[in-house]
Amino acid sequence: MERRAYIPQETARRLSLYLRMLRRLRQEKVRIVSSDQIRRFLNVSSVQFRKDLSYFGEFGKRGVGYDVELLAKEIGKILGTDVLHEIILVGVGRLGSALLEYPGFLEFNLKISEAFDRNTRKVGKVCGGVRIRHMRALRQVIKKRNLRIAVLSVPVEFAQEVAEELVSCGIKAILNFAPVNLVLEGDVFVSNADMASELESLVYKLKQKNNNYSLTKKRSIVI
Amino acid sequence: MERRAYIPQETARRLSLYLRMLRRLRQEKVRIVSSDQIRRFLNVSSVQFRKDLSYFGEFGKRGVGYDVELLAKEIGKILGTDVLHEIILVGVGRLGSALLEYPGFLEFNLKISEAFDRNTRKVGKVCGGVRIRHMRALRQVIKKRNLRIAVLSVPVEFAQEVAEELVSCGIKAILNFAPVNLVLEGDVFVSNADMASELESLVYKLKQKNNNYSLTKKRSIVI
DNA sequence: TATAGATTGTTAATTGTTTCACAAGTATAC
DNA sequence: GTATACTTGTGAAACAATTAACAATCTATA
Repeated sequence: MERRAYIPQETARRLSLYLRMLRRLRQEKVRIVSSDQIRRFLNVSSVQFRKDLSYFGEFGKRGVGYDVELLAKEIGKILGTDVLHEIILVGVGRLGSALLEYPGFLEFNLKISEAFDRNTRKVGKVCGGVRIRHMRALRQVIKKRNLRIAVLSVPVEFAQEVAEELVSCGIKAILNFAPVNLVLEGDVFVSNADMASELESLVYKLKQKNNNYSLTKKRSIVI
Repeated sequence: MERRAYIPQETARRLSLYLRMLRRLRQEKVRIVSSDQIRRFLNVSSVQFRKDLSYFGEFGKRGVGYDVELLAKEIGKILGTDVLHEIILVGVGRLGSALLEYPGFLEFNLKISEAFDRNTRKVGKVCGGVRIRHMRALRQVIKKRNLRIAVLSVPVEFAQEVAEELVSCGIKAILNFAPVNLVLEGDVFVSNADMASELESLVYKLKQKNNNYSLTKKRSIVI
C-alpha cells in the first residue's frame, strides 16, 4: 500500500490511545493482542484499529494478532514518544499547579521542565519538581533551551496576550486551558482543553436523548 | 427546511463555543454580529456557523446579521443552559480541587454542588464552596438529589471501579479526567478530558510538519 | 421606487472517515 | 498433509461533515 499519502486526523488522535493501552498490557505481561481485544478495551472497532495501523505499515501477524511489545515500540516511534519532549507551563494557579504535579505526561515522554508566573510571591517556589520563574525570564529561557511547546493555564483575560508573547518567543504548539479561542498569526498549533465546554456537551447529549432527537454517532471522546 | 432530522456531532460541539463568544460580545455591548465576524473570532468558517444554526432554525436577518442578545438566548435554550445543572465531582485531589474552584462552569449554568473523596482527612473540608463528603454517602446523595452528571477525577487505578459505581447509582454522563478508557454498560455518555493525549497530539503534529507528511485538516484549529 | 451592497439560508458538490466484504496468511487438530 | 478456525490488511462502498455556489432578503441611498 502507498503509505503516508496522508493520515486522517482522527487516526492520529487515536494512536495515543492505542499506545497507552499497549503499555498497560505490556505491564500486565500480555504478549499478544488481537484487534478484537483492543475493541473491547477501547470502544474502537477492530477494523478501525487495523485501518489506522495500515497507514503506517504492517505490524500484525495474520491468524495471530499483534506483538504488544513490538507494536508499542512502533507506535511510540510514530508519535515521537521515543524522544523526551520538554514543555513549558505558563500560569501556576490552581489548575497550573495541578498540571505540574500531574504524573500522566511522563507516559508519553513529555516533561514540564519550566514553569512561569507573573506573581512574584510564587516565583522561586518549587512545584512538581520545577522551580517557578518570573514571566520576565520567558523569552530568554525559551530561546536558550529551544523550547517549542507550551501549556497555557493563565486566567482567561490574559490568555490572548500571553499566547501572542509565546508565539513571538518561538513557541509552535500551545495546549490552551483558558476558555477562549486564541487568534494567532503564523504556524502555531493550538489545542483547546475546554473543560466547561466538554461538560456542556454532555448536558446537551443527555437532553437530546431525553427528547429523542438523534445525533450522529462517532466520537465521545474528547477535549 | 426539515429541522433536526439529525444534528452532526461536531455542530453540537461548536454550539457552546458560539454561545461563549456571543456572551462576550453582549458584555461588550455589541448588538449585531455577522457570521463573517464570528469567523474571525473563532476560526470557524462563516458558512459553517450559518450551517450549524440552520439545523435549529432561522435566527439571523438577511443583509444584516444576528442579534447578539437573541441568538445567545436561543443557543442557550438549545444547549440547555437556561436551566441550572447540578454536577457532582468525585476525587478531590489536586486536579479535583482545581476543578472545584474553576469558575468557568458557571458560564454554562453548570454547578458542582457535591464533592466526594474516600480520604477521611479531606471529608468535611470545604473547597470551592462545596463541603467534601465521604464516598460512603455517594449513593444516597445521588439518589436523593436525583443527580445525573459526574466529573471523575480519581487516580487512574480507581477510575474504572468508581465509574461503575457511579453508573449503578444512576449517573448518566461522566466527564473523565483519568487517563484510561472506561468500559461501561448501559446508556452512559462518557467524555474524556485527556490532557496528556492532547499534548501528545500536538507533539505529533509538530513532528509531521517538520517531516512534511501531511495530515488532513479539520479540527484542532491550525492557524 | 429602483439600485447597489451586504448578509443569511440552503441545495449540491466535495472532501474526509468509517465500515463492509473478502483475500491472504497463520495455527491447530486430526 | 488437509481441513478448520482465526486474524490481519485493504480496496470499495457507505456514511458524515464541510464547502461552494447562489437564491432570497434586507438596508441604505439616490
